[in-house]
Amino acid sequence: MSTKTHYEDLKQQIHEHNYRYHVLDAPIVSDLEFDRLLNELKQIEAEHPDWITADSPTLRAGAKPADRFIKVTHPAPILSLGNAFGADDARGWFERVCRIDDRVERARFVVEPKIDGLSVVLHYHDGIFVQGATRGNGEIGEDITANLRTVKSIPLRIPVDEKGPKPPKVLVIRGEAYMPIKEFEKLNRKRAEEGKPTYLNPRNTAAGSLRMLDPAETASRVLKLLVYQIVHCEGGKIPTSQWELLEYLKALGFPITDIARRFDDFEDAVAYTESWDKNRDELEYEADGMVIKIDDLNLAKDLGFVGKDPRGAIAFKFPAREVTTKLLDIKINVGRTGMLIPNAVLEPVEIGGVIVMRATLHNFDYIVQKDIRIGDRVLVKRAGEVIPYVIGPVLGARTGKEKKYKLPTNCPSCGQPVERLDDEVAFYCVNAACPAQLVRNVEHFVSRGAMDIVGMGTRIVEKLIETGKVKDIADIYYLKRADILEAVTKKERKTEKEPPGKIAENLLASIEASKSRPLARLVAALGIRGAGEVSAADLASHFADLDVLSKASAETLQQIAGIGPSVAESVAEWFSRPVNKNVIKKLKAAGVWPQGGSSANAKSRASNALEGKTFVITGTLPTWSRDDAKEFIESHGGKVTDSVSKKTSYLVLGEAPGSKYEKAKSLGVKIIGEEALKKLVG
DNA sequence: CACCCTCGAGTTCC
DNA sequence: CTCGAGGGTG
Repeated sequence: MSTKTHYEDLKQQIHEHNYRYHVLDAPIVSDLEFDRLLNELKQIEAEHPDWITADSPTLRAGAKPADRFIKVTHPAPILSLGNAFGADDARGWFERVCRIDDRVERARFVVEPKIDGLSVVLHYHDGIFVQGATRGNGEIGEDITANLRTVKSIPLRIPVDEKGPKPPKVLVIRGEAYMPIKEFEKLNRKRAEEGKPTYLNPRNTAAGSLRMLDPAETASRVLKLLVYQIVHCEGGKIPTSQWELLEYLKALGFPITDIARRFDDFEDAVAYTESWDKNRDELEYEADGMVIKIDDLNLAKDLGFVGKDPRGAIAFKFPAREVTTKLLDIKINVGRTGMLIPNAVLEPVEIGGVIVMRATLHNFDYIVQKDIRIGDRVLVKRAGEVIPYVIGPVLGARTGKEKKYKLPTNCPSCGQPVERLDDEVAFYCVNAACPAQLVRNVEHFVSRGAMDIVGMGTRIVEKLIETGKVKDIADIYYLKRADILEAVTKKERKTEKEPPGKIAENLLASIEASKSRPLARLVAALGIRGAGEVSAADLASHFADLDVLSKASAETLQQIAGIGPSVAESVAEWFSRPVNKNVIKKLKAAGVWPQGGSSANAKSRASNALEGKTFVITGTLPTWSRDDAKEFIESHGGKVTDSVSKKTSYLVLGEAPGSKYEKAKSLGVKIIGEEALKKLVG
């Protein structure tokens, strides 16, 4: 075999392996073997540079950087689609097109995903990929051929399989380039680690990646592509139905979506579309909707246009999960530790079915890093579909009127100067008498994980503090019926169902009941910085009561496993303060005096079946609450933590899990349900 | 010292 | 759920 024939053969082999790997997702050779073939090809090309053609796989690595992108005119307009919001809107479209042409009533429909990516136009001459462009304004785009060559799922030569159909002389197709969500997250994690600014979303990142002047940079990003339309064709015949067109493109070796379906009935198409609204998380890309197309392309063409949108298809949009809105103001919340947290006040906007007006900004560095300014249009997302947060400003929407945010110098509640500890991100109000802190402190004290005093919500706490009946947490145990009645009648009540007297009685009863909480709970309830639920339990198991604990030095405390220098210092410092000493005295006098020590803390174990195993619970379990499951696991010697890691033994999976499920899958953590958990014990 | 894991703190809406 | 920091380990 001559070297030239061998070279061509090698090229074909690489194209096929590449196709199997990136398009079919079913490789037949190892990565190592593939690299060997590619290296051999490179060597031959080094000796015979004149043999290299536009379809050489070696060109995927990225060519020389360009100065700018050249404008190209598309052979036919690259159109956008009309939108439908919801099923009724889609039915409205169907009825309208039926009235224009009664053939639509008997038409078939193809449903495909609408990927939130970047539209690209690919040109093939005699089966060779010769040019790729952005959509641009629909008529003129930019030539990004070198960058698109680095996208592995774009075939450089068609048909990829020699047995495939012979393509027309000139074939121009349209597809959507995107960055898989996983890759986007990976990239952002890496950038965050390197201290670089993170990207807003996969769409922007994909667009940015394809418009980078250095193709080698683009090559380092994982981008994918799905094709769905033939824009232009010369010297050949192409299918006249969308369904067959997809099949045809697939046969040529192009990546096409695997969730497209054809329906005889429009209602079935709508139902299928709606099913993906619920399941969109299963897709590896962001989908902003589904496209419903009339299968018969000639019929679709005959229907013409409304404005610039062709009538033959409609984009069925999912409710947005990511939305832009105006940042009206930045307010500051004071936490119980005095920590100041910036909070975005937003122009009300709907995200995933709820109206969002507030969103956390995490910390002040976040505002500076992302250069978020008051008056900016900002991108807002509900994290894990629940908690809204500001991803960043939309820089293109700046008018110049936005105001830079000034870091706070004084506490918004008490006006005292704020402090920022060395190397710490957070700002603190260090005023021990700060009223906002007291409210938060009391709230924490009565919360479920702490003393668990039911019937003491924010409003009552605020009123009790306002009326001066509660000046510290110990005052709770000195409250009289009249004090509570006063607070209850002062606060605006939403429901008039329960008489104030009854509320007061219930509250007094739950205050009384809280006196029997174990020492660990009481220590956690005190709200010492660094001593949360877990550390408090560690401390409680080593000391008989608060008196003994309060006398322990930082050095002694550090001996306890899990307690380091910083927490030890913080605990010792808390107990040394006269105000706190007084609180302890008052608690003791009121009879809030649980006993600790190792024996008191060691709960009776049902078994040791789960000894040494770590569990993470996510989602809603069928019969147990999270606390039930936690108690069950702990009573059998197991440990429950909050975040999935390599050390996690089992993920206990419930209904509607969050990101933990994904993480557990990627780390290969065993996943079980409530039933399986019970069976583990036997 | 660099890494991984764990813990704490604060958070939105219904 | 998120981020930051503390604690422990190789």
